[in-house]
Amino acid sequence: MNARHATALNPARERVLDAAMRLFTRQGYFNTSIPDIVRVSGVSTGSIYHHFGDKEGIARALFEALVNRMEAEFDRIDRSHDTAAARCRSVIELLFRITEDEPDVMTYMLFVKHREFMPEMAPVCSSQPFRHMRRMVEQGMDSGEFRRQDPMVAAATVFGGALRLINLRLDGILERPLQEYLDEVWDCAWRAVSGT
Amino acid sequence: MNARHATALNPARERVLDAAMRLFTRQGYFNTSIPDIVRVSGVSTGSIYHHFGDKEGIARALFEALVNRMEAEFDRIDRSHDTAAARCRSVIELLFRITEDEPDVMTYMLFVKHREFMPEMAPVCSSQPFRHMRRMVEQGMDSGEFRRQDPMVAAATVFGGALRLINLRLDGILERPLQEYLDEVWDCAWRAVSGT
DNA sequence: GTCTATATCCAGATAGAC
DNA sequence: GTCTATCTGGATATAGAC
Repeated sequence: MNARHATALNPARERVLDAAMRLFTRQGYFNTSIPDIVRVSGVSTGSIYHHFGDKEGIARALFEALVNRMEAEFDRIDRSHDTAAARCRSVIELLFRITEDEPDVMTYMLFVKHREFMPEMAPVCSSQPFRHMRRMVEQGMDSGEFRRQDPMVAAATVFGGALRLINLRLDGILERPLQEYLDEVWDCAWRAVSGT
Repeated sequence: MNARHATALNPARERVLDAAMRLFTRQGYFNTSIPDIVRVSGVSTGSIYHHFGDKEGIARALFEALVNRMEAEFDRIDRSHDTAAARCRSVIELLFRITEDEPDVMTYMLFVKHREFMPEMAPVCSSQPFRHMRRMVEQGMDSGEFRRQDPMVAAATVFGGALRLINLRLDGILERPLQEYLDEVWDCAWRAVSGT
């Protein structure tokens, strides 16, 4: 986790977000009470409400922070590769690495049902990072690297296998680190969508 | 939904399970109160507790019923096809059909975070139907229909794309019914794993 | 087996001193 | 900005008549 990170710059806000991520992903949002967050973060009820307004505000701030971080990393990937295939593969590599190093981050991004406690929020699948991934695949079809087909099917195919593996890993079904599966899963994706 | 089904045989148990599935999948388990279930099912608090013991008992009974149903359908698929490829494709077709006809069923099976409210439960990915799907893929490798590779990667590849599409459809991102994507998504899966 | 009425608890949120 | 003390509502669950 980024515990060191949060301890370094001590401010209450960061400590609350750090505690909340841990608790929300491990016990679930609704099983986590404000008193829980007070205990784990060491920040008082009053301060928490001062910073975030209400419990949902914590969840929102956390989500926003993680989406921004993801988006920044995807932009870097865009800039450091010049084929769609290399970008897509690099995204999978990134997701695998985050899953291994910061499982809570990946859990909160992918597998928490945000809309249950943030009703106004759009589904995760339509968040910026996910749209970005779909755009990468479309560019691959435009450039001829990937064969033409329905864009949604193409994106689901390119990333679907990797996302399943992440799911399995976070659920404790896969014992070995995801990186060991990278070549194989990318090979499958490539066979499925590469230009004829 | 199987509203007709539940209305036909009226007993309280069925009406509660039906209401609970609707409410749990649409608002989430924790946003659903017993009074909510009383209102929607028309069954009283006392009866509900008599039948299910506690709120979690409703969720458990529901999950068990759906897993059993799934498993029965998978068995039928096993019996009515003689190649692994045909079975896997048929599973995807089934999942697509259920998603379209009874979205709550699919949501409750795949995307509800059961462990948040049923702590002792194993992850869904290790439930009978999921294991069954993985076994189908392994048999395909044994028979030579699918090329040999890591079984988990193979299973994630065969079903990952379809499961992504189901996710997108349930989130309202895909406008067209899943059946229209069946041929295309299966083509992708087949290219990815078919024997060299 | 089904119902109504009710007990108990603890969550989210606020007040107001420092 | 941070804290402690406190309010209030509504949730789960029970009691006990029918």
